[in-house]
Amino acid sequence: MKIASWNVNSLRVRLNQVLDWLGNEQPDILCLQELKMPDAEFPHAAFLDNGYHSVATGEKTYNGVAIVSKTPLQNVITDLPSAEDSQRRFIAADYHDDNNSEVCRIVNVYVPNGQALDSEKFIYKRQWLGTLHTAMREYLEQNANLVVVGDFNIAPSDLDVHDPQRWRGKIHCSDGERMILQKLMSLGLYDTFRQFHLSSDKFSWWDYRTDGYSRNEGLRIDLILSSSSMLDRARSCDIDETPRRWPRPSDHTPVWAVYD
DNA sequence: ATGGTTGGAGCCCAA
Repeated sequence: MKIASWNVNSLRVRLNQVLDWLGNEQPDILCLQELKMPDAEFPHAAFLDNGYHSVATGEKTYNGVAIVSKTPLQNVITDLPSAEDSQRRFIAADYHDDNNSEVCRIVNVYVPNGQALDSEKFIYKRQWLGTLHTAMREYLEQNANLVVVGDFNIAPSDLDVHDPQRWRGKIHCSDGERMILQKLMSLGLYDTFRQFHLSSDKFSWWDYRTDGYSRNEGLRIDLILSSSSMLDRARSCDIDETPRRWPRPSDHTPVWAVYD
């Protein structure tokens, strides 16, 4: 099973890139963030034409998450449990293989950016991650086979930052955010990329504004977290920079993991 | 260098 995650920064703009990437890479599951479109506009038919089922929760202009999958997804949840949140940032579903055997539960998140440590949006980011923590503790009790993917808007360590000095204490890299992520992972969710690349400094996001990609000035903020039982079955995990070099790219590039 | 670009909205906001 191959699962991938990609913040596309507008699915309307990036749909053909997504379909091309699906055709090339053939993941079983692709989780998307920042759709920036209401549900009525989600291109379910285009995905079906390319061999993929899809579930989505979106809104106009901002946010929005979806899971596309070669087999139909089951038990779809589009709200973070016990949260009152109009922002579309959470979608979860059960993945079954071709034999309709249940494989695992997939959670796809678009964690709030947070803007700056002294902003209202940072308070929202902390609260949102607190709610996610509670929900994932419950999910792990219900199903040991859990994969949580998405744009976390947190670089787990300095190894995930092109210039740690420049980013010290800044949004995405602060000690507070890293502690919250560490606490989430201490439930038993492991950074799958890091398991296979102990010291490589690859990134998943590069700022448009500074043309960061041309100098590889990036952050690794798009993560695939595997529960213990899923980590046992993980065989590889990597970041595919190819779409970041395509014309008119998203500022993020896909990350993927393969499981037995 | 405290900038810059991109996407979506609609005469700015979010990232």
